[in-house]
Amino acid sequence: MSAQLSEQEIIRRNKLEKLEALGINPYPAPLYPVTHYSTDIKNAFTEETKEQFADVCIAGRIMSINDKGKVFFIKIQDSKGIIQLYVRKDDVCPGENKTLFDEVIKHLIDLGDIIGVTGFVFVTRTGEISVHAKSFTLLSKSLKPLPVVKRDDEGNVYDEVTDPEFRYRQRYAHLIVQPEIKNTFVKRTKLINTIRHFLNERGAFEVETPVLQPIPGGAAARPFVTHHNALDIPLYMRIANELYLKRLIVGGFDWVYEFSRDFRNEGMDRTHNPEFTILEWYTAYKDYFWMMETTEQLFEQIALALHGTTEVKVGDNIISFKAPFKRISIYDAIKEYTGFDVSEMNEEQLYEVCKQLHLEVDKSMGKGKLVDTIFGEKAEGNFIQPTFIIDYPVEMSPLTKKHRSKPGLVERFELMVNGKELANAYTELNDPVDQRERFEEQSRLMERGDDEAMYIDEDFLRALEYGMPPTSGIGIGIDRLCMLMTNQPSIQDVLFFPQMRPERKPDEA
RNA sequence: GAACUCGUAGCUCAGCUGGUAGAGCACAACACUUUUAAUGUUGGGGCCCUGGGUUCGAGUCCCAGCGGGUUCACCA
Repeated sequence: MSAQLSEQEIIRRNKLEKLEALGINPYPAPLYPVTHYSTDIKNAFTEETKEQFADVCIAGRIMSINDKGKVFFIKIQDSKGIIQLYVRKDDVCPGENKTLFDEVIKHLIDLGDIIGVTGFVFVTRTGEISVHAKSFTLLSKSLKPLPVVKRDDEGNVYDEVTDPEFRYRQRYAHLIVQPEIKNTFVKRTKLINTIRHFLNERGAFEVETPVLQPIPGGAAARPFVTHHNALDIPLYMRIANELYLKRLIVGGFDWVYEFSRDFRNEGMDRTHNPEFTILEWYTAYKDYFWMMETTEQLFEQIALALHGTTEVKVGDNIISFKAPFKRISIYDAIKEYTGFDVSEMNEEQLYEVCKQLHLEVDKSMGKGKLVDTIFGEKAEGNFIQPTFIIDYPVEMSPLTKKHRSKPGLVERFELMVNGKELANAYTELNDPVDQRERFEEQSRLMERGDDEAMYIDEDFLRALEYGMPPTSGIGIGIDRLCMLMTNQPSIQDVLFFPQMRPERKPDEA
C-alpha cells in the first residue's frame, strides 16, 4: 500500500504525525462557529461597513499559500468563493510560544487543508479585501494533493484539468478545483424547483411510485432485470412510471406528478446515461391541446427563471421559449423534409420509402417504427425552435387515445427543441377494450422480434376497467432539458456522477 | 457492440528517422512582517498504462489487452 503512495502523499502523512506529536488534532470534532462567507465579505465590506466585519470567523479550503517569511498570504475557498487571509506571526502567536506559526503554518499546512480563522476584515496595500487572522485552526488535514489549477485576475486559467475521466470519476475534486461547474448544478436544481413550484401552484400533487416493477411498462426500452430473493421473482428497474401514475388517476387524484429516475439497459453516450430523470405528470379532464398550452407556459417560465429572458443561447442557436410554440403534424413534417406524403401509406409502401431514403430498416419493424425512423432521421433535427410535432400514427403509440377526427392517428405530441425531443405527451387512452387490443398488437410485434415492444400489464387493464377519467399526460426529459438550458453538450456534465466503467483496482494489474 | 484516437512526475504537457528521462507549476530546504497565476537560490521526485514481440538497444516500431475520449449503432 505505502509503496503506491507518491512522494507528496508520504510527506503529508509525515506532517500528520508531526501535528499529532504537537498535540494538534488534524480532524477536530467541535463545531466551528463560522459567521461569514467569502463573497459576502467581499461584496459588503467598505470603509463605512467595516465595524460589521471587525470580528469574523471564516473557514475554507486552502487554495494558495504565499510565504513571505513572517507573514503568510493564504487564499481559502468556501462554498461561495475565495478570500485571502493575512496571517502575521505576532498576531496568531501573540505570546512567547511561536510553534503555531513556525511549525504548523510554516511547515505542516498544505494546499487542500481545511482551516478556519477569526479576525477582522481589511484592505491590503494592493487593494484586496482580506481577513487579518487573530486565530488559526486546522479543521481537516488533506492527505492527497489536488490538481493545481491557477488563474489570474483576468480569469485566465492555467494548467486546467482537462482529463474528462478525472472530471467525472472524481467529481468531488473537480468541484474543488473548478467550482464554476457548480453553476450548472445550481441551475439544474433551480430548474427542478421551478417545475415543482409551477405544478404545485396549479394544484398538482407530487407522488412516488415503484422503481422495482414486476412488468416494466410505459415505454419502449430494454430494462435492467434484478431478482427478489424472498419472493423468488424477477423484478425490473422501471423504464417509466406512466402506468402507475395513471393508476392514481383512476384512484381519484386529478393531477399527479413524479420526478422519476428511470433505468434503461442501453448504450451510453453524451446524451444517454443508464439512469436518468423524467418528469411525468397526468391531469384528469384535460386533453393534449390543454397540455400543449400548459407545456408552453412551463417552458417559458423555466427560461425566465434560469436566464431572466425567454431567449436562450444553445450552441450556435438562439432559442426563443416565448409561447406559443409552432405546431405541425408528423406527416406534414415528413413531407416538408423528404417530399414524401406518407399519410396514406401502408407498411410495404413505407418500407419502400425508407429504402429510397437509404434508411436502415428490417422486417421486424411495423408501420409505427417505420414512420418514426423516417421522422427521426430526416425531419427531427431540423426543428431548432420549440415545435410541437402532433398527431402520430396509432401504431407508434400504444397508450394514446385515438384521434377525435383523424382515423389512424392518435392525439399525441412531441416537443422538439434544438433538433431533439424534449417532451412527449398525449391524450391518454382510457378505453380498456382498446387498450387491451393495443397491448395485444404489441405482443405480436414482440413475436416478430421487436425487443422493445410493450408487455401486457393485466393489473393496469384492470384499473382502466374501473374507469379512468379523460386524462392528458406528459413526460419531460429533465437531463436533456438541463443540457439545453445550461448549454452543456454532454449529459455527463449535468449529472454529478455519470455512470462510468468500473475503475481497475491497482492491485489487479 | 464497431471504427478512429490518446495513455510520459501530483497537475499541464515536450520528447525528432530507435541511442543514459525533460520543462513549468506543485513538493522539500533556506531567506524575506502587505503579496497578486509565477519572490530568489538550491534540491528531491518516473514499473514512460499492462503483457508479449522486433532490435546490440524500445517512451519511440509491431501485436494483444486495460482505461479514457470522439464518431457511429441502440435509445430519452
